[in-house]
Amino acid sequence: MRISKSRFCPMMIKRKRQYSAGSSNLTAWFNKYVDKADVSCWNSIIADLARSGNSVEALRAFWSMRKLSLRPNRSSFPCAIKSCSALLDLHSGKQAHQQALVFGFESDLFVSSALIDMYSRCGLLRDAWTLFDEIPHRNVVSWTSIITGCVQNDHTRQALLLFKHLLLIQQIDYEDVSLDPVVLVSVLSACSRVSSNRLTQCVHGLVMTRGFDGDLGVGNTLMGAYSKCGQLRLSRKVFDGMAQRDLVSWNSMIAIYAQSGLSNEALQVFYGMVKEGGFLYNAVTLSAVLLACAHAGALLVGQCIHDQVVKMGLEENVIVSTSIIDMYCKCGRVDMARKAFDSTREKNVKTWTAMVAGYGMHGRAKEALEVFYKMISHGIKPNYITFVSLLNACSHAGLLEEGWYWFNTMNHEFGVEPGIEHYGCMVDLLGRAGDLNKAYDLIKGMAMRPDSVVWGSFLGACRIHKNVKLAEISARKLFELDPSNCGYYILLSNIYADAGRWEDVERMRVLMKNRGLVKPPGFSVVELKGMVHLFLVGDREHPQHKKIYEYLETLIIKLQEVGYAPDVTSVLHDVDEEEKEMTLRVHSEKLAVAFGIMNSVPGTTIQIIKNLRVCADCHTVIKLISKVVNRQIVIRDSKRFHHFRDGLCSCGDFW
DNA sequence: TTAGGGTTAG
Repeated sequence: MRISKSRFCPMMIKRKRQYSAGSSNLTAWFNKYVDKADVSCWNSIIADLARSGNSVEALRAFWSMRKLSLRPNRSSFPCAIKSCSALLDLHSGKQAHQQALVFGFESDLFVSSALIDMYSRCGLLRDAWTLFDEIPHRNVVSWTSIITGCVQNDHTRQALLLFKHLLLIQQIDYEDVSLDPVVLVSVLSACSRVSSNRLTQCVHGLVMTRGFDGDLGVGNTLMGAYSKCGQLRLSRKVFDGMAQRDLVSWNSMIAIYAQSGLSNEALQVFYGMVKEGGFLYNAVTLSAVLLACAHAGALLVGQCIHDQVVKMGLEENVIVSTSIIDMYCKCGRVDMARKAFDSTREKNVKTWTAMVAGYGMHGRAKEALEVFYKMISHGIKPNYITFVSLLNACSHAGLLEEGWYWFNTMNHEFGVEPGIEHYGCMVDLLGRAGDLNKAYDLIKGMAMRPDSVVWGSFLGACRIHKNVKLAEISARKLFELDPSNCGYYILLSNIYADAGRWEDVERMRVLMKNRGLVKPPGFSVVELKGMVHLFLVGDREHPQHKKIYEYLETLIIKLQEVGYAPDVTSVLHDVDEEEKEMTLRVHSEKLAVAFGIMNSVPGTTIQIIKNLRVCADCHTVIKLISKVVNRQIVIRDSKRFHHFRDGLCSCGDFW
């Protein structure tokens, strides 16, 4: 096929629409006719690659064009520079800056704004300032760029000052509505970070008077600003009220829900996006959806998304592949996560950390350490979270020596100073290993004020090792730090009960009642044939409940034949009056397990997600069930995974 | 053409 030069660009635009999802085909097509392309064609492909998030390719195209000795014009630069800032590639950014100087476009308003943006995103706010100062006639875009630059670099005050200055030089006050809404919104995001309520309201009022119909960016920014303030409903309101939405609008809404743990809402928005059509989701959408699947433990949906990722050729995207690894780990399939991990060519700190954390939450600390060593040997520098994950892995498996070693080494060998989370892991590790005094000394020697997580792990350790004195110390701190969390009251009450101090048990019950605290009901979720079944403690709502209880009865009899005796400690010690009926009632995970076995093919794995931690009795029962019915049972509790198989649990009864 | 969307822990 021969294409004349004049027809080339319209053809390309048509192609663009077809390949909006992934641009590898587009570049292949472009490459075929590359010798016919003029500067505007190149600009067009650079802009398209940059817009579709393929910054690496966009930059490559820019430099290819330069190699061909085509003379770039003023529109060649902004997209190339934008790609540098998307990649945080300062080196290329400086090269592009140099090129812009060579061709005399450095004071072009679009080019200089892009450069300001690039420098401030790369953390060089000073260079951004120099550029800004040198612009002879600044427009609203220049101002916006520097203000957002300040916001991104956490110079919020400066951003607000600039905004006020801008208002002054425009000789308008807060009531004037002629100011560009983009500036208003960028300041709104700045305000949302410092929670400067008055100004937030003021700007919000202006945006509202001005209206943002037809201005997608303003609506999208507002959604983000509201979610940062924790105002999810307002984000949704903006989203619902938008006259038109683009890919970013949908992605923002999905991401906001997914990050807030509202997985169902995130998935609903995603389904809406697919259904309403016209929107081809991209890598950003899928990584947000994968996060929702990870939170919800929705393995089946997660697998479908994984298939989509493969179909769209997005496996090489680091963020997407990291999300896939995380999703498989949190949905109970570490080995599948490992498979995805091994087949990922590009890995960053987060990818490695996700795998370390994944092994950790499944109690496979040795493999977590192995991945960690491999990471170091690949020259990847572990970060703060890597060490939280590593220490967490050690604490789940009771690897005291390794944990202690890395806790002491992380600072001088990798320059990561132990933070409160690392202390939390160590207190957990030492405490559970029985060295309560050493754990207490560690807390007392902390550089920062211990938080409820630290005291909470210590209290948990006191329960295991039945130390009433230290338990009281930590409980006192916890009642100050987190008075509305009833878990701590129950824990302390159980410790008193273990020691036979029934008066104190009663005192705890009264205390909880006076403070109006109610224990949240435990529930378990099991996914079968694409349907999600939820069970509450002593559930009688499920249509099959009669059959489930009958089946559970027969199971328990079988278990008693192999030596099971109910562990009533977790029943007797519960402070809640109603909980005393627990002998008659049944914990949700037992119901879910029974239901799962009844309704699935023999030999298949049963997977359950629980909101609280598994109690000792359920742990014993499920271990035995796994042996009696010859099934693998996987439970994700609020902290970690338990893999029950052949009468044993992966946690080695250490949890 | 400025602004706005995604990954790792607890």
